[in-house]
Amino acid sequence: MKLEWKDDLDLDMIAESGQCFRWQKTGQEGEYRIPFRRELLYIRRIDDTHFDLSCKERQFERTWRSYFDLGRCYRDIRSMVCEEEDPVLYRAQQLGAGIRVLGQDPWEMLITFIISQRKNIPAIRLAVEKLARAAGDPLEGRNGEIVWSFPTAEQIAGMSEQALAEVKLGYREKYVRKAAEDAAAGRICLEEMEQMDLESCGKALREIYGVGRKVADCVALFGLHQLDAFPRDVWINRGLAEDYGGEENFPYDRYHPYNGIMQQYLFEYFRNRPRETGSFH
DNA sequence: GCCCAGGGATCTT
DNA sequence: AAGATCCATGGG
Repeated sequence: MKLEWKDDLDLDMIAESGQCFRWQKTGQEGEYRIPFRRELLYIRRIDDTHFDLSCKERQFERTWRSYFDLGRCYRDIRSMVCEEEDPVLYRAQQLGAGIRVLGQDPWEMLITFIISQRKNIPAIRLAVEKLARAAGDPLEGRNGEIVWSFPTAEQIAGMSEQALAEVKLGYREKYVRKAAEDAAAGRICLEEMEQMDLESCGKALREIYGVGRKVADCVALFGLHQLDAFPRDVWINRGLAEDYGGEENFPYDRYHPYNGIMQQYLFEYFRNRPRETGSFH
């Protein structure tokens, strides 16, 4: 189907934004292949105001409209930032215009961000892909290509010790194993967390073994669509220290309830700007 | 609150 | 080739 869309939606920026790790470029101009639950979408921009999607209208309405958070105007949210008041974020949102916070699967986000600790983005991609191949189901894409679905809690819990060890998750393996067992047994219920406010679901998430403040905020933001969650990773902490004199000085109240969207602009900005190498003083 | 191990891939030198 | 770092956390 053809989608007319005039608000922010830059596929390359989203793919690089560190919220999704399984988008793949297909080789066709600007096109991405996106696995979500048991579906696959091929999407590319046609022109300034149009996109081509491999799904039918009905499937778009049922699944992909919310996946891309198309019920919200990101230009309006960006316009909350005042150039004089907050020049750093103002610049960040200018450069990051096109980013959206996706509505991804909570379980996939939980496991992905448990895996993400002390890894860089290419390494996270590799580990998630290995896990999907080891325990997911094959989905048939275009031209008969196979993409592996993200494994369910039951599928991960059912993996042999050897099979899980081959994914080479290191010390995170025990976290992933326990989360899968607890979710399969109903001791972790992400569906319940979808009904909670940020404080409650943040607390519930941090009770999961291997989930601290950072991972909880990522799952809340990217998996439970809590747009006020503000994950602090090394890039954000470094940037807030340099430009705001510390993370405590960021004007969170000013951007409530969209601090998580602002975090995405800052993450992109801090991560892509040139770094001091320390090789000369 | 502070400190450090834990594993492997990637980035830097 | 080797060392540092990586979207952190749990436990001491």
